[in-house]
Amino acid sequence: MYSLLIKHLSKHISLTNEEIILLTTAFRAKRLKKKEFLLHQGETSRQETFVTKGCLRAYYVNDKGEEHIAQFAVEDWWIGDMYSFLTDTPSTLYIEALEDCELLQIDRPGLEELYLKLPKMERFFRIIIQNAFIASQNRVISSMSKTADERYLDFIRKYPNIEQRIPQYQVAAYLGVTPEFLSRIRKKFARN
Amino acid sequence: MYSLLIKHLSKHISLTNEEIILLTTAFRAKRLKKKEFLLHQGETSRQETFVTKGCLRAYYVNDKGEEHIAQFAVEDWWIGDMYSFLTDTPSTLYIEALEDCELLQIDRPGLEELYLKLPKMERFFRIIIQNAFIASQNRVISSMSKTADERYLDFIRKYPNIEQRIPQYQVAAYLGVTPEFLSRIRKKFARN
DNA sequence: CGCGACGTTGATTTGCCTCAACGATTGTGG
DNA sequence: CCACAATCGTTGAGGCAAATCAACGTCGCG
Repeated sequence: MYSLLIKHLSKHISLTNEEIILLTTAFRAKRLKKKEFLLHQGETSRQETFVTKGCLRAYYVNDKGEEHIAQFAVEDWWIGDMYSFLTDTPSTLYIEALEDCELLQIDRPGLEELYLKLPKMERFFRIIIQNAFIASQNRVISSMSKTADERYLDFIRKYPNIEQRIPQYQVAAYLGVTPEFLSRIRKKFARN
Repeated sequence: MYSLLIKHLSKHISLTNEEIILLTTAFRAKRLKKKEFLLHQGETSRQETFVTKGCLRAYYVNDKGEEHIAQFAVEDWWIGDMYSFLTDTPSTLYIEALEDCELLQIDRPGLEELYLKLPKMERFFRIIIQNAFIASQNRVISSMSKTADERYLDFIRKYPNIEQRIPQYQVAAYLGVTPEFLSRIRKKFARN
């Protein structure tokens, strides 16, 4: 389980054997069955989570009861409510397993300790968050300036393998359209 | 000019006098007149920019010629195209001064040198980018799950002072609606 | 088998856009 | 300092993309 995390970290920073040992003690393994929750709206998020197996979604339920998906995560991705985690406030998100999952988690004290013992982890998380920020900004632009058709094509281009793993109405909730409308979009493209 | 930057940095990390001197040599001052550009679409962004005076916008022009505003920045904010800056690729954004501006800029070599000499800057930028990421994620959720009315109210609540400084059609471009439609929204709320 | 979850299809409605016209304000050159 | 243009906001009429509501088909599974 830890080898994927180490491989992931090594893409951005170099690690000695001692540092690898330090890391594996900082993260705790956790399993989650399909439909179980990692986090409920209203709870404070105590961990940041790295996915070694499976698939999850982070979603938001507004006051009309509509679900909107902030993020999917599969192997080699991070998931969590960073705002809740960092500010120690109740989360606005639910995080749910869409498949049986294997996860590695670190809590706030563990992370602060890691930053102290291994300052290069500051660099690592800066890079990870930079990438997340860039992706999020692209999504803002694309949700404003593109039609649902274009956003759907972007989605399957960007996550070619995810579409087979998750129900269509959740793709719709990610794209910000109704399931009915996504169905019509797919039908239109299927004719070509 | 530099005092605002130092004050800004000191909110997140502590600095000695020597470190302050190091910082002031790393950043270069720049002035920009209203309607001048900090960056054009297609150029590679060579600097990250801190605003000490004035107001700017970062916007994207899609293939239909529509402008969409990714970000406004006023005093005490950062602005730039982080993706272009970090990956050394042509920017998809324009950045334009909406008022006469005073700026402090750092380029890529300067930043890497700063990270080496002053590792706590890794921490600082991690925190800054974290906040930017959280704000961006909120915007994704809000652009999907809220009506234009609600997004407008969010905007004036979040940036109460900015609305007086920028033309209304640019607020519209930020919210993702037409100027005409924003005018109708405002009219509706003015009646109450 | 029968039930619930999921996807599809059709009819209707609505939020927002488009286009066009028209004041109000700002700015600028003669 | 005025005249004219440009910029910006407002209003109306009509149109379209996507939502809503309702019905129905299909599949997996207890």
